[in-house]
Amino acid sequence: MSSPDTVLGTGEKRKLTLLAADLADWYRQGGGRSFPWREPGTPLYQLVCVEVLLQRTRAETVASFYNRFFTRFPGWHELANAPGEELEEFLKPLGLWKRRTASLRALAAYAAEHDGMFPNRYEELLQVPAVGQYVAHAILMFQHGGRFPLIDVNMARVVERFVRPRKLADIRYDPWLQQACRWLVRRGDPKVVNWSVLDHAALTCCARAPDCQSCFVSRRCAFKAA
DNA sequence: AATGCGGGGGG
DNA sequence: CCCCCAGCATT
Repeated sequence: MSSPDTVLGTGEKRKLTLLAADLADWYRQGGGRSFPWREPGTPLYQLVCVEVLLQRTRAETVASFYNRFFTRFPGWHELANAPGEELEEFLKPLGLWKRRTASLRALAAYAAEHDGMFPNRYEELLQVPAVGQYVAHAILMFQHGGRFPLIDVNMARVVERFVRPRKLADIRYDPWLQQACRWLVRRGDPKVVNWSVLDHAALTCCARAPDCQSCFVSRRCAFKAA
């Protein structure tokens, strides 16, 4: 007998299915944001690096940094062979530069050993340095075309406001939130659904001052701003 | 479950 | 000023 707090209910599934469909439509009609790494044909190398650059960092900031970074470090090989000090200097304007330097160097070392490929099993991916749940899901989606949710603070906020808040402090360990996010990407193009949720979170369902007045799904949303 | 990492944007 | 940002490793 499972607690209702930890199990995704039928009504909740219906809400999420409709939300995902609406957000994906909105995105396909051009409602979302545009970033260089979303262009078709972006190499996995760039996609993985960008996920590290995006951690706790605004996507617009990373976008303005994108060309400079990949001009200097065009591939895993250049990144792996770059002097650590130069990489640190490069990353300083982004913040978290010490940590990011270690993460990128570890990833580059791994990629060099594995011909630029990453495991296609979640448990195996978690053993790769600098890869947590979020990056593992990103790799499963981008490299292996898997149907996985990019569960970050944005997706968590959208889902929690739209349906209900999670119980546990850590996003990664709340069973209900995990189920809800997986359900969200159950249908449709995983990339489109994920990006649409992230963009909705950034443009309308903001952390500080959500713009519920102009939100086109606010009618079905459980969250009501003051 | 709580902290450290970190510079920059925005209310 | 303080809050927040496509997290992860460590404790």
